[in-house]
This record gives sequence, C-alpha cells and structure tokens, in this order.
Amino acid sequence: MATRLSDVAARAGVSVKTVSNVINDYPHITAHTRAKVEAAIEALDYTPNVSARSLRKGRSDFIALAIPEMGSPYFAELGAAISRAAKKRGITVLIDQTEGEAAGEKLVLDGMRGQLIDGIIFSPITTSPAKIDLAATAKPLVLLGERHAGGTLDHVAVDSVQASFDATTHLISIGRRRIAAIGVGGGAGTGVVRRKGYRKALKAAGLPHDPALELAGTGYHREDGAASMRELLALPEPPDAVFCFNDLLALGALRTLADAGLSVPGDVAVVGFDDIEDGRYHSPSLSTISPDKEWLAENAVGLLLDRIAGTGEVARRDLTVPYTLQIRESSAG
Amino acid sequence: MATRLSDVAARAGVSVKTVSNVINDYPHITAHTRAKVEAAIEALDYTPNVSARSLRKGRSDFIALAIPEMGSPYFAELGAAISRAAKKRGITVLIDQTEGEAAGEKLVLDGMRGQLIDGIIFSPITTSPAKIDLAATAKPLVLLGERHAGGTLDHVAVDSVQASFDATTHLISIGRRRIAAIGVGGGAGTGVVRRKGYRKALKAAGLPHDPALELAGTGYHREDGAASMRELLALPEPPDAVFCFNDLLALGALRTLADAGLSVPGDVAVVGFDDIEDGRYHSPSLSTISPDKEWLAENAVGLLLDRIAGTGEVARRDLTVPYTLQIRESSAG
DNA sequence: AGAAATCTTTACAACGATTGACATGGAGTT
DNA sequence: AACTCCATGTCAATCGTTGTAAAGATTTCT
Repeated sequence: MATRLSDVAARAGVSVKTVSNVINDYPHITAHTRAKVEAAIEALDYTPNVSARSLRKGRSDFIALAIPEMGSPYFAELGAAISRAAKKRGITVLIDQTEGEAAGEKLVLDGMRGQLIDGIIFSPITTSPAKIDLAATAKPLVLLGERHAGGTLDHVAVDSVQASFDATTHLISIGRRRIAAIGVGGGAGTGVVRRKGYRKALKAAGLPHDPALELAGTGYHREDGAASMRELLALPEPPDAVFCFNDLLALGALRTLADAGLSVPGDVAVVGFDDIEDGRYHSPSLSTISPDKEWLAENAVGLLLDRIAGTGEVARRDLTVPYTLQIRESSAG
Repeated sequence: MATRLSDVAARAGVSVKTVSNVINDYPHITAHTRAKVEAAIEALDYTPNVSARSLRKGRSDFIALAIPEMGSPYFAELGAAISRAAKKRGITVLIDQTEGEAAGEKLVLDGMRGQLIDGIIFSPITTSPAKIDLAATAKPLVLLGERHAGGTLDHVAVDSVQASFDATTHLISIGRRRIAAIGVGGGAGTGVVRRKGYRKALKAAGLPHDPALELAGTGYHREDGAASMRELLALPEPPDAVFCFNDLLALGALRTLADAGLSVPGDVAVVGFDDIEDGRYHSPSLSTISPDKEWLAENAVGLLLDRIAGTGEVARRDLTVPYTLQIRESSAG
C-alpha cells in the first residue's frame, strides 16, 4: 500500500527529485518527462504521504473549524459550507465540537492539533474574556460571530445590531406593539448585541420597553425557546410578537404556541435568526434573518488562507456578512 | 512555537528518547526522571507533532467519517455522536462530505487522505455496485447503512425491514387502510429495504398493495417529501397515512398537508424514520423510528478501532442497532 | 564478592517527502 | 570553440518522533 515517491520514480525511469519537481510544479520540465511521471503516478495510484509532507513543509493544508456543536442545524449548515469552500481550494477541514468553554479553549490554546493544522476558524460561544489569549495563538485564526470591540483578530460576522433592528422593525410594521425578545442571555455577545438592535427598534418606533418581555435564557435550543414562550404566555399581558435570537428558539416558541392553541401570526407573530432549513418547511414557515452562509464560508476560508500564506503583516480585517430579512408565514402582514 | 522533543529533553537534562518514553508510557522509568520530564513538558507547553509521530508510527489516531452531507440533520447528529465517541478514545474524526457517488468513491479508493487516517466509517449513498472495490481498500473500513448481502465488511445498521414493518404496522393498528410510502427510490438500498418491510406489513394485515401509493422519488430531503405528498394528494383516492423513509421526507410531507388544509393525524397520519430533533418539536410532533444513535456511534467506532488495532484476522462483524418506535402526534391513535 | 539478571537510559537509524547545492550533459548562441 | 540556458540527476540534510539494540547502572542470587 505504501506507494512512495521512489516507486513512482522507478516506474517512470526518472529520479525522485524529478517526480517531486513535477508534483510541486517546478517550472523547467519537459512535457515528455512530465507525461511519463504523471502516467506513473496514475498507474501506481500514488498519493503523497500527508504526514511526511507536512512534517517537511510545515504546511498540511488542513484547517480546523471550531464550533459549539455540529448537531445544531445552523452550525451543521455552516460546517458544510465551510467544508465545501475549503475543498474547492484543496484544503481539508477538521471539525471540532467545542461543546462548552473548556474544550474550546483547550483546542485553541493547547496543542492546536499537534501542529497539524495550518489555521483555525473559530466560532466561540463562551469565550469573550479569553479573547486576549486567543490573539496569542500560534496559528492564524479567523473569528466568527459577534464582533468584540477592540479585537485584534480577523473577523467575519453579520451586523447583528442592524439585523435585529430590521427584524424588530418588521414586526412593528405589521402592527405589533408588545414585542418580546427571546435569547437575551445568549453567549459570546450574541444576546447583548441582538438585544441592542431590538431595543433600538422599539425606541425608534416610540414603543415602551418592558423588561418582562426580555427573556434572559442562555440556551439556544428548541427546548429553551419553548420554555421561554411558556413564560411569556403566563404573563398577565402576553406579547403579540416575539423576536427570537435564533431559529431554534423560534421553532421551540412556535411549538409552545401551537400547544397553547394560539394562531401564528394571528395571535403572535414570530421572527427568528439564521434561516436554517427547518424553518423554511415548518408550518407556519418561519420569518427570519437570513445571513448569506455561502458568502460567510467563502470569505472566512479566504481570509484564513490569506493569513496562512501571508508574508507581510496585513492589517486586521473585519468582514460583514450580507443578510436579508425573509418574511414568511410566521409574520405575514 | 516549535517546541520539540529535544527542547524538552534539554530542559529536563535527559535524552530525547527518555522524553519519548515518558510520553508513551514506557514502563521502566524512575519516578524521579518522570517527574523531571513532566515538569519540563509542562513548563514548555509541549505537544507532540502529529505529523512526525504519524510518519514514524504509521498511526495517526485520525479516522474519517464519510457521509453524504453534514447539513442533513440525521448525518449531522450522527457525525456529532461519532465525533464524541471517538474523542472519548483519543481519536479525532475527519468528516468528509461525499455529496454524490464520485466524491465518495474518490475518498475511499483514491488516496485515503494520503495515509493520514487510520480507518474510515463510510455511509454510502450510491455505491452499491462499488461494494467490491470498497472491500479492496487498504485501510480498515466500517460500513453504515443498509446491509448489502454478501458484503465482506464490518457493518453497523438498523434492521430496516423490521423497523419499516413496525412503522407500517403501527399505522395499520390505528385504523389506516390506504398507507402510502415515500422514498422508495432511495439510494444505497434504503428504498428497497424499507419498502420490503412496508409491503410485508401490508401483506401481514391482508391489505391490498397499491403501486400508486409507492412514491419512487430518490431524494431524501424536505422538498422531495413535499413534492411526493403533493402527488399523493392529487390521486383520485388519496392515502389516509404515509410512511416516509426518513424524517426529512416526513417533514416535507407535513408541510404539504398543512398547506392543503388537511389535519394530521386526523386526515392523514404520518410516520418517519431517523428521529431527528426537528421532528420532535414540529407541530404535530413526528412519529418515527428512533435508532439509538449513541449506540450506533459507539459501536461503529469500536469496531473500527478493533480492526485498526487488530492483529489476527477477525471474522467480519455485523451489528444491529437497537431502535424504538416513537409514537407522537402525527400518528396518535 | 563476583556473576547474572534486571532495570534505566541512551545512540542511532528510519519513517517519506522535500529542498538546496551542485554536477552533468545537451541544445542553442555567438 | 567558448558560453549560456535547460532539463535532469546526485547527494545530503531536514522535519520530529519512535523502534531497535546496546550501553550503563543497579539489584539479585549463589
């Protein structure tokens, strides 16, 4: 099984160096020689040994993607997109589930996969304070998710404040006056930033701000959304609309509303954030902020590879992912 | 950045080999020496270089998981479970999206990631005929998904025939008589095997078999389920129940039913297969066959690692994943 | 006490690919 | 005929770690 460079060389009747030259696109090679070598490679089904190459070159063409959990649809879709974007460039993505803080930190600081990977795309969930440590990492790193003021790292994210403002404003525009927010306690700044946009929209519309309508849960799963919605329905004066800080929360909320026999959007309108596929097929289909995930993936990978290849000190870059507000049944006018 | 074994050795005042011995739990080492070395490792924050180690040992402690697409909830959940199971054993999982046949084949036969990975867990989608080639692969391989008769590879799968029989029988037991099947054209034998269980159940109950109720679509996504359901509703005599060969199809079907203003399970009962999280929170919640994914993950990883460590020729093993039928709202009695 | 057995530690080579310095032999120029 | 440019080859070193075997140290046994 161990087809080696020297096997190829022997079969092609050339030296090892020549084969290596062919593989690494060394300029001065006859078409004839190149053909011979390529034929031999083909015939022997040769693949360079990644370990050896990476050991020698210090480059592996592997990057890591650190996300909280890949079972979560948004991250699954993101991971898929990033994998694809990387594959296009001949890069392999290693997906790491950080689950919580500990593991994530461990990944970034400890070891970095024993120097195998060339860089990392990191979507932190609970690592605001460790930001500085992050900056001290040995390998290039691109950060996804909410923007940390004063960060020193390359960054790709949606303008969550603006998007949340848009989502809330949309609810206002369809006549809602008591608009709740679910997910305010969300990690990595998400809760804070999205609440900011939410409050801003209320203020801009001259609506009162009722703290009871801001659900401080930290979880971002369906069950958390369902629970928060139950709390809201138990209020003396329940809301007529809910802006959920991600789609899973919204789907959970919809479930609670259905259980309560309330109509959506009749009694309560719902808007989410992320545009995961589930929401599109749900009934009612879920209105949501739809970040361009392909764009995000392309650019995150691009940024990272730039940095990896990077010779000089390029200034830190900060990209804003385009998004649209998808108005679907859950908030139809 | 490059803290090497030799750096540690120098600091600890021992030879490189001794450090290596400590790291690899070589038995004969003085407590004193071990302490010195460990202190040095700690102080220098040393992590072994994966490439070098893998080059030397021929083992990397990386395995690959080849799945059609990780954006698909079932595979996302499976991938998460397998990653976790592997991590517990100190193994890292590399996820490969095969998307279709071409890439999947390429992965398995070509290169195998340049000998980096120690083995592969493969969930084929369109590779029935290439089975033989698979067997010829250099590295240990565990197959997931429908059982191929006469296979020579280790295998972990649900008994789809039985499960489908159970699902269909359940629909019959709640009084349904015109039961459709969606996903009959599904790849990798899935469609065939599940249809077998479906037909068997009809036969066992003495129900007629109507070919018009077997929807031959090959896709397994929500949109395919939605489209198939539309076809069914267009029939002169639509079904009163549908068994969908996976949950995504079922969710798509539910969407179509909702659009048509039909009640579930009142007018049409629906059962899926996979038990993805979406189904549990959908309204109505989705009845489904629930394979024990943790069990599957544990055992697939276990089998593969056995094989990798394996000295002698162990006989081929074939494990059957336990499952339960989860009866939820979409088929409540 | 002296020899044998055992334990600890070390030196060296090898894993496979790449690279740099340098040599070689032709083809083409002037 | 001297010179340059090209295509390839030779040789050796390197990346960091570990297996083999052997040297050095210590204990055990007679």
